[in-house]
Amino acid sequence: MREAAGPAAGLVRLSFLIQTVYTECSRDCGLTYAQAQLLCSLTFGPKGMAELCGVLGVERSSLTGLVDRAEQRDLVERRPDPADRRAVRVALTPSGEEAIGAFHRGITERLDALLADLPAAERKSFHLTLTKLTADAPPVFVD
Amino acid sequence: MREAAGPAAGLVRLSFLIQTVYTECSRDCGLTYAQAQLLCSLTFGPKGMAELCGVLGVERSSLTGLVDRAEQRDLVERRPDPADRRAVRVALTPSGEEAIGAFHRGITERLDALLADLPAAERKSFHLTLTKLTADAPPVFVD
DNA sequence: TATTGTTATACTCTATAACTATA
DNA sequence: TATAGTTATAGAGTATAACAATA
Repeated sequence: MREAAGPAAGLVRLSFLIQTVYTECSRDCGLTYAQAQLLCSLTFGPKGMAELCGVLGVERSSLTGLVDRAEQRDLVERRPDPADRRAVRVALTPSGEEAIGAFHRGITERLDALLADLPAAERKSFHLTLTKLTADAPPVFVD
Repeated sequence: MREAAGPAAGLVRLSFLIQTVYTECSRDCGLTYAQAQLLCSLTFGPKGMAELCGVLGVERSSLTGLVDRAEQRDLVERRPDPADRRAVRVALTPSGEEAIGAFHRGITERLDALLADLPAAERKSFHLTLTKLTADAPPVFVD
């Protein structure tokens, strides 16, 4: 227990801050947190269930339910995989693209605002470090 | 859609990275994510339910269940508030202190390791920016 | 045999609304 | 009346284990 928070505590607290913004932006767009993640992962094209499990870090059975509910809300659709009759391709519907577009714009705006108070040089070096640290992270969010 | 991720995307991806580490460390200590948050919030002493709601960002009814389950696992206990017969004080049990201590050590170690690859100067300035950005964040994690 | 995905089941977490008890 | 907390209910998210269909 020190006066100032250490680097690890800073990371955790920043993370909670981002999660809060993420959750709020999701709700503003009529999405749950998990749905926003799912839709983000599909921004660049359809993916198979197994691949999505890896990106999102959930079990297959969990993903089945997640995709079920997103499909009921017309956010995504399951398509057959022409190359493998066992597999399905999960794709954004037009509604889903619209929702995730609005979400992406909203959260980008709010997070940019969070950084706006920093001096330009500090913001730049912070961004540089962020890029290094997240080099290997799954592409759950890209712009 | 650019070649490199912008600052907002960097923040989101870092956040997912931290959340993953947080969740894994929780499980290693026999805690759920929400339980680890709850116990962290009690590190510096007992708190009332209403105060905890503010820190954790959940509704009272949600907190009732969260505390119920943590109490069943002997992680926390409800104590009467001598100053207000309506209120309860939620406090860590010895088990809870032990669990959150182990969690705290584990996650600090893993996050410090994440930063260990950075040059010392960069690590220091990154930490400085983190501190600025999280100045107003609720004290869900401190060291 | 291995992989893809689903089903069955159980538990955690969350919110809204209605409620009790005390201030 | 307002505040502290609980109960009832419903839905989302998650995991484990067992399963079906295809590779």
